[in-house]
Formats: sequence, C-alpha cells, structure tokens
Amino acid sequence: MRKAQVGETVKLSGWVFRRRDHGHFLFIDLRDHYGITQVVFHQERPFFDAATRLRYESVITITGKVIARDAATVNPTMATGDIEINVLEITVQSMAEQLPILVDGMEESPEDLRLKYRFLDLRRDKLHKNIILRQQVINSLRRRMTDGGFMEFQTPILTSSSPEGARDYLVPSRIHPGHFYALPQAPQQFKQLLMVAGFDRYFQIAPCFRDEDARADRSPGEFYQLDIEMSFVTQDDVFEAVEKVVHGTFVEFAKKQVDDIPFKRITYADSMLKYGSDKPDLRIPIEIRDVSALFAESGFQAFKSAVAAGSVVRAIPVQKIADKPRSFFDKLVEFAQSVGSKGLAYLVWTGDAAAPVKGPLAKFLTPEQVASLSSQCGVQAGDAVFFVCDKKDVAAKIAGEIRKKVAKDLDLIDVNVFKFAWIVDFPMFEWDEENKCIAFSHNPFSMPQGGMEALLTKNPLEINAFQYDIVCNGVELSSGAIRNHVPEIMYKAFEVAGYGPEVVDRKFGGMINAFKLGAPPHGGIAPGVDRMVMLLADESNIREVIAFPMNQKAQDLMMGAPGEVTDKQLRELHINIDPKIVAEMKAEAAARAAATAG
RNA sequence: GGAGUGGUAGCUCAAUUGGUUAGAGUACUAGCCUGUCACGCUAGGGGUUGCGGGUUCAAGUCCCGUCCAUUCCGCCA
Repeated sequence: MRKAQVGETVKLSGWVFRRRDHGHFLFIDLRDHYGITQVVFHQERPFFDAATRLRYESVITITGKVIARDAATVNPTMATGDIEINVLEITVQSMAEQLPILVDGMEESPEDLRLKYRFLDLRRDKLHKNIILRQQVINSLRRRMTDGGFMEFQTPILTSSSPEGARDYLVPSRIHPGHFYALPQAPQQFKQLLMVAGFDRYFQIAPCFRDEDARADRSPGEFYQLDIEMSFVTQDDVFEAVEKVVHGTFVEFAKKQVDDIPFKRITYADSMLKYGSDKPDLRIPIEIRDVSALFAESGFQAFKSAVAAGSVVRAIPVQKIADKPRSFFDKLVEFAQSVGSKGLAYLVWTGDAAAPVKGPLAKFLTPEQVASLSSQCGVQAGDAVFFVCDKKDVAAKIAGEIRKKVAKDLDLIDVNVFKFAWIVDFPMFEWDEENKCIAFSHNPFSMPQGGMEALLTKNPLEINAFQYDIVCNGVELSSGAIRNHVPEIMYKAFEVAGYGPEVVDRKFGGMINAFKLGAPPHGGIAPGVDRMVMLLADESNIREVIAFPMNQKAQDLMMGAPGEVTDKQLRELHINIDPKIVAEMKAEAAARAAATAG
C-alpha cells in the first residue's frame, strides 16, 4: 500500500496491531505479513461503536479509500506513513480474547508461554523476520548447491538404529513385534550409499533426530543440516566447494563483515593449545601459550612437581588489565575453580624496573624467567598473564574457558565480524578413561591419515583422521570427513577400537557390503542450517530461528508432545508399559497439575 | 544426573531491616476526547506472592522440602 494508490478503493485484511481511539474517530494500525497500514474509522459509520471494541490481535477485513495524509500527519517512521485508509466497510473475521503474551512487545515474555502460544509469538516482528530469514537462507543454500552441480535427494525418515553416536529416537514396529525403527541422527549411511550408487554430488536439507539434552545452540529433538557428499574428492576439494556456498550465503545475508575465502585452517592440536577448544572463537584477541618447560625449572614447587608428573602449564596473556581492582582477579580465580581448576595463578607486569612483576607467583621466578615469559607471551607493562596447571586436556579446557570469560568481561569480542576457520587433523582415536580402552574419537567411517599403513605401524592415539569441522565465532557449524571406503581398512580401524569384523558386518552390514562391490573414494560435510541462521539473525538462542521448537525438556508445549496414547495403540505395537512406571507417571502428572493450578 | 539464576495481577516489574489493606506500567471493562501513530484523560474489575511445611506476635521477605523455567556441566559418532 503506497502513495501511488491514492484514490483507489482497496480491500485489506489483517490483525489489529495498535488502536488509537479519539472518540469521534478511531485509528487502527492493521498488520499483515507484509507490513502495517493505518486505517481510519469515522463516527458517522454504523460500525463505529463495534470497531472501538475490537481487541488487540482480532482479525478484520476492511474496504476503504486510500487517502494521502496531510503533510502534518505523515508518519515518516512507517513505510506506509504517507497514506491511510478511510474505512467504508468492515468484516470482523475473528475477535481475539485477552492475550497471554504481547505481540507489540519490546517486553520479553517467559519462554514457556511463548512456546505454548508459539503462533502468537511468531506474529512478533523479530520472530516473524527470523523465520523469513530462515526460509531465504535455505533457498539460497539450495540454489547455490544446485548451481554447483549438486543433486538434492530424499532419504528415509524411518530407518535402523545405529550403534554409534547419540541416543536414537525409536519407533516401534507393528508388523515385527519387539523390533524398532530409528529416526536418522543424520542421513550418513544413505548419502555414502548414494555415492556408491554412482551419484557423485549429493545434497539435502536434511532433518536429523537426536535424543540428547538441549543447549542454547542445540534444540532437542530435531534439527536441520545442509548435508553434502562428493565422490572422487580430496579434503581440499570439499573445502573449496563448501566454502563457496557458506561464504556466499553469509555475504548475502550477513550484516557483519565476513572472512574472505579460503578460510583459515587450524589443526586440532593447535586449536586446543592456542584457544583451549576445538571450536575457537577467533574474534577473541588472546592466544594461550604453553610454558610448561619454564615452570619445570622454576622455584614454584606446585607447578614444578606437577609438570614433572606429566601436567602442563598454560599461560593466558591479557593486555592492559593491570589497573583492574583486586576483586577482578579474585572473581576470575573463583570462575577458574567453578570450571574445574585447582586454582588460578597470575602475574601482573608493573613496568617497575626493580620489581617488574607482582602477584602470587612473582617471588618464585628469576628475572630471566620473567623476561622469558614477557617475550613468550608478548606482554609488557600494564598486562597480566594467568596460569593454569593440570593434565594436558584439562588445562587446555580450563584455559579456554578463562580466555572466553576474560574476553566477555572485558568486552574484547568484535561483534561486527564473522570469523571462520576449518579445524583439521582431528585424532582418529582417543583414550576412553571410563572403559580403559581405545575408542573412536569422532566418526568411525572417517579415513585415517596414512591409511592401512598408519593403522598397522603407528600408535593409534597419534593417528589423525581426514576429519574436519567448520567453526564460526565459536560455534561449531558442521563436521565432516573423507570417508573410509576400503573394507580392509574399515575392519582394521574397528579392530583397533576393539571390535571384531563380525561387529562391523552386523552393525554396518549394508554399508560394508556396498564397499565390497565397487565404492568410489568420497567425503562430505553437513553444516547446521539452524546454527547458520542463528548467526545470521544475530540470535544467541537457536529456538529464536525455529518456528516450532521444543523446550529444554524436549516437550512441545503447544501440541502437548510427547503425550500418552491409547491402550489399543500400545497393544497393536506390542508394547506393555510397566505398571510401576504408569504409577510414577500419574503421580508426576498430578504434581504438575497442582503446580500449574497454583 | 549435577551446579547457578529466577518464579509476586493476563503480561513486564516494584515492595527498605521481617511490620498498615502487596503497588506501578501495560492489557481488560466502562466513560471522555476531531489527527493520533507506544495517542491522551477519568474510573473500575483483577492476587492461594509456584506448591507444601517450619521459625515468629507478625513472612512476598528468613529456613527446609518440592515443582516449573532457563543457562552451564555430563551427553551430543
């Protein structure tokens, strides 16, 4: 609706967004998917009284004349602010009751209410725009993939449970008592089988189902991946293809500066050392250092003996914080302890020639050691360095947490950029402390670097995989790999992880058989669509870019899922629910009803 | 499963050290207002302070338990 239409008689439908009742006339801001238009009711119309009683969010259809507003009454903040509509006829399509949440909200409502009345929440401008953005991003991804020569496929939603990975969502079979389908955690095996079938460029906007607990960037139940697989490619080929799509999409929609391609590549080992994480936030201008060697020689007994026993010391240099009050440092020590550190030592560079550093550690270090720290950490007067000492992986993690915490508290994060990186060379295996054995650290289908020879000759814990992640602003966007398509290497890799060939045949029979009948080398990746949209919409919570998300406890409060089913349905599925469980469920339901009633 | 934070009117919040009848904005209802645009003005209705127990002359406030929400850890090949 614009100035060009002045004089026309138009019909407009929408929701009553705002109301301004002046007695002799009434303004209503009518909102639809496309925007807001001011409509005017005059007292002499027969429907005037009824119009004044329209509650917010009622749905009406009006017919009226488009009128140019006087210069004095133009509203420059509205796209339609030049005009208004003089209402001649009105139909009330739907009168709204009092609203549980406000649609015209600067105010945030409690999330459980927003989820229960999601259709109202989705009327709010911000969420409405997020969902539109989501659709545009998906469209753009799809177009870029198709233009890049990829074919879109559908793969089954009802499939078999896979032994590795997250918990499955199971669906009982009616025809086969005691047997279950599983919803796919990802179309992993199907896309690999499509490569074996000779389709060499696969993609799918694929729903993935994992029964795991939620996080701010992890919606429980289902999420979507831009699932990609390619045949006859190297890791670099995959990077090139994916970078083009991800970079192009981010440049198209981002309001921030996007890293140029090719994206930076960081080895897993380097990332753990410098950033204390395998999904580093590269916006933070702090790099962690290893100073174990220096403390092995120092007079600080606690660190010295720990290093002798195999621990490491990690240094976190922070610039220009010498003037922070003592409480700042105390709070950081407290934070370190809350994330599992035994303590947090630190040194502050004073700029005083006689006593260049102060802090709990100062008296244990020689001037030479202090000088060495200065150069290793790149610090000068006014800066400080924090020290964490623990076993390698623990120290890395704690140092990483402190790096993030300091950056947040000191406001060191540039919020106007998207910093991308590939994390490469993930270890193929890791030591499983709980079960005291060697286990796959990521995907068992990844090709070990060095192939069969590496598996036969190297320490398994030193073998890397052709396994990679793409990370943006500290968010893991996706993970992928060049796959292991050689049956002998597959059997060997599983053997290293403690599984005999019969396990491979039983659990992955479909795929291993396929690999015995002519399989191309192949690899792929699967960037998380929800997370990309979350970053592009500048939201810190993934539920803000999902139309109908579940809550943290994996419930759909609007639809009432999960819910009970009838005894007949259970009988058909050969499911017997333990009476004890039923009693517990009923008690819980009663408690919940009591709580809700109150 | 564990830790932190929170729960007061439909919604957003306030209520001093434990002390009068738990207040305000908004929404809702009624009335007034000829140009507003988050219109304005007047009045009214609306509360098991999440639930249960305890301490006290007195509890929204303190203590214990419990439920709910959220964030984080565990988990997420």
